[in-house]
Amino acid sequence: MSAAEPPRAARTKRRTRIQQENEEKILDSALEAFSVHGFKGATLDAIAEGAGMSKPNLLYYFRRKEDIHAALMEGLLDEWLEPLDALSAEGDALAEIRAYLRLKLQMARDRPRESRLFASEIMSGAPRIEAYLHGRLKEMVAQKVEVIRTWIADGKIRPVDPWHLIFAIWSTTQHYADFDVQVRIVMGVEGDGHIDDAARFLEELFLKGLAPN
Amino acid sequence: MSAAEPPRAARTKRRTRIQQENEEKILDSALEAFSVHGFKGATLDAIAEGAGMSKPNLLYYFRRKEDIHAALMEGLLDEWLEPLDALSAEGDALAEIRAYLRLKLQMARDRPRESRLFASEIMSGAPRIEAYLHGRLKEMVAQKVEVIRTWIADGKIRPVDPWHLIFAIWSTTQHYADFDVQVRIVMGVEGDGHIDDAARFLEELFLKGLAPN
DNA sequence: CAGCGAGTTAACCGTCTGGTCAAAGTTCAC
DNA sequence: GTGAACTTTGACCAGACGGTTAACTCGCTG
Repeated sequence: MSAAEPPRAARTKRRTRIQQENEEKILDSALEAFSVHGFKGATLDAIAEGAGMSKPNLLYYFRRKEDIHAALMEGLLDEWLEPLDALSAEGDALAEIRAYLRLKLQMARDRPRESRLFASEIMSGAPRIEAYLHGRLKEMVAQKVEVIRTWIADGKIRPVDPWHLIFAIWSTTQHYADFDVQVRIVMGVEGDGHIDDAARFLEELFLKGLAPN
Repeated sequence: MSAAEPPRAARTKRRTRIQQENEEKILDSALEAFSVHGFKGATLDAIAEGAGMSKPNLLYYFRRKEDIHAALMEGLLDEWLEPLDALSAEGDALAEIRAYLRLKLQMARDRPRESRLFASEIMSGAPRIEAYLHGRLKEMVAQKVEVIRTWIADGKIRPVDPWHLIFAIWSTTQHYADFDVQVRIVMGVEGDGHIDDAARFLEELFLKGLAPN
């Protein structure tokens, strides 16, 4: 008979060992491809080759290019927002911000491809994650804006625009993932040591910049 | 006879009115395409359509896809670095930084496509502008790092890592171009007004963050 | 160790893609 | 107003692209 219906169809539970392994290989290869060339620029052939399998075999696990991208995003988005979620109104404002900076910087160092995947999607107009941006992301940011407003009201930090504070943290930290090539070339560095310097700089900038008079 | 040799060949001088107009249309359309889909993801068909001409006609002005991208980059790179070039050791440190922030933010607002084109190129590993990064860019940044060191030595600003100060300015300002979609969705805004708020926030963050004790 | 479903593949399809070519149309200086 | 240079186009090409099909092989369970 013909091949069984593709695994991703109904069940969310991984059914076999092989399936789990292959989906992992595919997603890893796709992450590489999408993060470098974007959705349009990445090809199934390249993803299949990177995953060490034939294109029809890849398409046995994910019926369409879009499905691979969606699976990648699904696995990434919530995880990407986790550090922000940790920002708590109860904690010490400056300490919370310092912790957030550190977490985001760690992620930029350890998972630059994920950061670039996200950036690439946003830069192309976010056609595939619009709903997420309008939903969970917007919601959570709005919530954290309130947290920051509380801190301001309590005199814990200088009265600044909370939205732009969040953007500033995002941009400065993600820069070390998204613009890694440029940072390395301009600084002439190779390892990861410059990230620690970045952490020190950013902590000082934000803590001094936000500390109340 | 057959078509004359393509115009871009030897002469740099624009020869005809039509040529100038068409090259402009092509570069504008290509800027749109490349900045959204990246080099690989953008297609000549789409660029030609955006420029209002047939693909062979487009290829009469630029023989290869690469040439269009190169022309775009050539026109962009130096201009993109101009604001940094303006940073002068003679000026007042904090005022110079404020002016730089404003300029970069203006560029993010007025020319977001250029910013995304550059970002997209970097994120894909900068294969087409590596030489520039290793050359003029690295050189100029090194020079400005020295300027910042002078300011620090003179006690004009707090002793911070100059490299990361530059990156922080780049990232925070370019964020409003590259992540425009996300910023708008999250904030729920439509016009350009939020950029002024960003300017106020960033000026305060950097000026308070860098001011000596 | 048989058999069934999971996994894999060669061959293929229509479309898109970057690019070529020769011929036709247009512009402009003389 | 004419001719040479400039511009535009339709037809075309080879290879890449996303995706399908049918038949094959493998791996696991009874």
